[in-house]
Parts: sequence; structure tokens; C-alpha cells
Amino acid sequence: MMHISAAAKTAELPVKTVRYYADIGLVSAPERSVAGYRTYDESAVRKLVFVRRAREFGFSIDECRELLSLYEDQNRSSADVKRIATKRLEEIAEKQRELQSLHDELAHLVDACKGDERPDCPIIDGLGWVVASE
Amino acid sequence: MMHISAAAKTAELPVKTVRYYADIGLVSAPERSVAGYRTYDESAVRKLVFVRRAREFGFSIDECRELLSLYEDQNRSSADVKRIATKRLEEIAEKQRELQSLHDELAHLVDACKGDERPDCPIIDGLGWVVASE
DNA sequence: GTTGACTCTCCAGTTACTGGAAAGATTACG
DNA sequence: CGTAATCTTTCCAGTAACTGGAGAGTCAAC
Repeated sequence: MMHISAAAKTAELPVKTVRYYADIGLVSAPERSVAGYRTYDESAVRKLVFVRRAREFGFSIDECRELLSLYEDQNRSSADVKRIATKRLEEIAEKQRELQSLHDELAHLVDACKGDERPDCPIIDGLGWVVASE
Repeated sequence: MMHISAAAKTAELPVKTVRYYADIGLVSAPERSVAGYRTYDESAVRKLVFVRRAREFGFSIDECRELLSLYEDQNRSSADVKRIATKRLEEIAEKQRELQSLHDELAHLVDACKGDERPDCPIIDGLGWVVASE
């Protein structure tokens, strides 16, 4: 049984974030003290850790909500979980491809740029290139 | 001289976004018609295209603002531009590294998961792993 | 008994838009 | 010339996931 700062510290989350998660009903404090302080038990802290990890993996809050209900569900099938994780994996791969072409294109422009004191610059030209032919 | 929808279409941006860019003073319409309609000339549209391209490259609005002032500055040095672009390139590379380790870690969990009807699931266990040893 | 640390709620701001309402302007058609 | 459709305006609100701060109450220590 601990107050919010101890729970936050244990879960390695900012206090503000823990309070936020409680507000949106993602991970509520199981109890309140007489003074109204949120009180967390081990199980709640475990959920906070779970959510932090899932967030680090790029799962959205809504996906966390879904995962959390699976996490809590003793009867879930691992297939349900795998479906969500696989979807996320594909999104990551897609993002990687995008970043790669972005990187290549920008690197190409940077390479072509002398970086001197003169005003002509292939980067600027490259960014404006769509109408450069006008 | 064209109204907002033509400018937006030419620049391949939503009308809403063009209006937004005007609101925040990023790319203003050079004129207003008698009725108060925003009126764009070729130069303004060119700036809109420039901003769209820069945004596609992941530059923030503030970076776009900076790049745009360089774009408009006949006396800029290409070094100024190269500095901003290089910084962005490093950010992209860093993001790529993060995504890679994310991908590897999650892929590992997905691989380990049978995806059957049984409740035990290495993905769930992997997400909760920090406190799993408790 | 009062200082300092902790907690509460509520409100505002962040980024870069996007959606919608209500109202006026313009254009197209008959 | 009327009117219906389309376009434009402003303003307000919402998105995602927090973060910061104000003002007030609470708790532990010296």
C-alpha cells in the first residue's frame, strides 16, 4: 500500500502520468486514504509497469487498454495478444521503410550541399523542387 | 491570383491546412478579395509547396519557419541550411535505431508466442517482465 | 508550530492539424 | 432574375498523451 509518488517511482513513471492514467480509467488507484490520497497496491503498480512497457513499445493508450484487459483475463488466448502485437510489428516495419527513404533523400541533399557562405543550396532547391520547374 | 481551394490543390494540401498556415503566420495569403477571400499568388503557392515538402521531410513547423526565412533570404549561406538539415538527419538516424531495437524486441516476443487458444503468452509475460520476478 | 514535502483538483498549453456550425459570397443553371 | 449548389469566412472544439502550474488541503519532522 503506497501513495502515488511511491507507485510512480516503482513503476518508473511521472506522478502526473500516473494520475492521468487514473483519470482516464486506464489504471485506477484501488483505494483512497481518508484524506483522499490515491493508494496503490502491488497489483495496481504491476499494471502501471505493464502500461509503461507497452507504451515504450509504441502501443497507443487504447491498445494498452485492450492489452490490459487481456493481461487481466485469465481465459484469454495467446492468439488475441499475438494479433495485436503482430499488427504493431507491421506498423513499425512500415515506419522503418518510410524513415529509410526519408533518410536517403535528405542525406542525398545534404551531401550535395557545399555548406559554404554562398547562397545557392541544393537542400533549399530540393525542398522547393516541385515548383522549381515553373 | 487564386482563391484558397485552388492554392491548396496546387500545393497538394488540404484547404484547412492552408488556412491554418495562414492563421499561425507561416504562409499568409498576400491579399484578400473585397469579400474577404484569401487570394494567393504564385510566390505564396510556392511557399506552400516548400512547406509541404519540408513537413514531409519531418521538419517541425518551427523548423519550417526557419527554413522558410532562409528560403526567402537571398543572402543566406548554404551552411545555415545544411546545419538544420544535418541535425534533422541525425534525429532520423536516432529514430531509426530506436525503431530497430523496438522491432527486434517485439519480433522476438511474437516469435516466441504460439498464438493458440491457451492463455499463456510470452508477449504478455514480456510486457510485464519487469515485475514478473516479484 | 511551522516549515517543507506531498497530495488533491482544475485549468491551460503542447503539436499540427481536423471537423463542424453558422453565415456570407459567388457561380451555374434555367 | 431567382435559387440552388458550391465556396469562403470565422470561431469553437476535439484529437493524443501528456505536462505545467495555481491554489488549497494534508502529513511528518524538528
